[in-house]
Amino acid sequence: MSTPSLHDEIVGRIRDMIFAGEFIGGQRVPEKLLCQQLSVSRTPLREALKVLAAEGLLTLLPNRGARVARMTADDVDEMFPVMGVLEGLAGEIACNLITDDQIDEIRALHYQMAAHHKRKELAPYFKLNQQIHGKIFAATGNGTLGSIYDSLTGRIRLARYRANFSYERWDQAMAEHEEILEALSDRDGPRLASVLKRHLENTCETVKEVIRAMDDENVQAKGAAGP
Amino acid sequence: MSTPSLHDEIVGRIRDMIFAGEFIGGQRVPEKLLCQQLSVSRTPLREALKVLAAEGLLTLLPNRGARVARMTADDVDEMFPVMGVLEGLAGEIACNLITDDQIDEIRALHYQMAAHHKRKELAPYFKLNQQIHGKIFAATGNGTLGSIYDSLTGRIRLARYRANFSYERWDQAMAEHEEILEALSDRDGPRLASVLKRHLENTCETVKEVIRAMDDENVQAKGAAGP
DNA sequence: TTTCGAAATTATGCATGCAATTTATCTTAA
DNA sequence: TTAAGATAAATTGCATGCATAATTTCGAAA
Repeated sequence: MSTPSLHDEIVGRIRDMIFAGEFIGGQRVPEKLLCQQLSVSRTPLREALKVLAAEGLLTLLPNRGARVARMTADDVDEMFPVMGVLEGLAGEIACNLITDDQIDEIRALHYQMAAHHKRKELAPYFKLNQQIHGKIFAATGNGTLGSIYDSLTGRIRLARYRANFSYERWDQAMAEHEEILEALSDRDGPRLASVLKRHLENTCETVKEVIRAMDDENVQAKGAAGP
Repeated sequence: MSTPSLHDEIVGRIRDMIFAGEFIGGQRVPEKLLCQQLSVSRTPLREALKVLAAEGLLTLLPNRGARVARMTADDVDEMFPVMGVLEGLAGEIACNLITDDQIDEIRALHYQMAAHHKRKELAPYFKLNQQIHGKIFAATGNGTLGSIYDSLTGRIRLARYRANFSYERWDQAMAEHEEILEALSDRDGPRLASVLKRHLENTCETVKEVIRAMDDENVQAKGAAGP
């Protein structure tokens, strides 16, 4: 059963490329180039682009190609309260349902992450961070909740990898993660929801700083080109 | 400015067809038929199908065509808490931001809806119901919140139009809407969140009943064909 | 040298065609 | 008559081609 269906695979590969920061900066992504890189024809590629646009990762301008979606600080401000209630919900459900084994798994990831934090290794830190949040959502057993959260996280991630990034915020985030693990171990739903929200606020502020930094760069690069 | 881009239009039209209950029952939807009905070629149509599948309205089986997504009672159970926190959030934000004019608009829709309820006119009732909830989300000024909610509502709506539907639940829903309007007029965020949640619970129960009824029908129709 | 405009190039949107898989039909045997 | 297999029809997936819109390049004038 199942031929893996080419366009689905393409969706995944392009998504990974976007997350890896391949074509950031809102620049145009020519179909032909992608076709060559992925060794596929334009038809399945274009289908994949449509899907990624529906996911909010790409912006499709009619007759003018695809660009990586441009996140603004306002977008983040919109996403923040939504992610807040989703994380709060996930935290509460997870505290009710999570097994000891699952907590142990998260604890293991947490200590790995702490090690990377200590060594200031940003990329693996982010990866583990994301895995931990993913495990919390997985523990809810609610796939709908998880996939909505993933979609929002994906859009946020567009900005995240561009560092320019204050170390004190990072330390704060790490401290919050300690508290997340505690609340989870104690299965203290309200406390988990509260610290997740605080943590998210920190994350969003960081992302907004990154966005502003990127915008400043762009303005500098382009000059003040009037209409 | 802008050619409206054919595939986008197709997405909209197919979405409307799905909501209108055109090809329900999980039956296969041949591309050729849709091409003829919409007078378009297969390429933009297939792009539209991919998008609708990403939205969760269609299920695409490789080499086996598209079907309207099949909602299960479990799916609704997953969606319920998510929609709950989203509505709660929307209610709180709306109470802080909504203008008197916006409340008046909702009040007008509400009375129209009440009239249709009295006359037991289901379809226009649903339409106004949906508009009211939409206005509440619009009042938040948070487009992200609104579109996530819309997407979930759209999936729920797949089941909704199949009536088989208890009148007492309907009366209850109408009573809840009275309270929604009151809480909104008083700008009482917590109360609004609470009644919205109760209302949603009612809605979801109704939907689940409909789903079960549909499943029973299908079982009857197909017979108990064991493997 | 700079700026405006037109031709040439390139990219996108859509239609069509072909191979592969699936579904329906027909044949044949129990 | 039913069941299983083989063949035919239809449908899906992908590649390619053509028309249209956008971008770049080139040239001319200020």
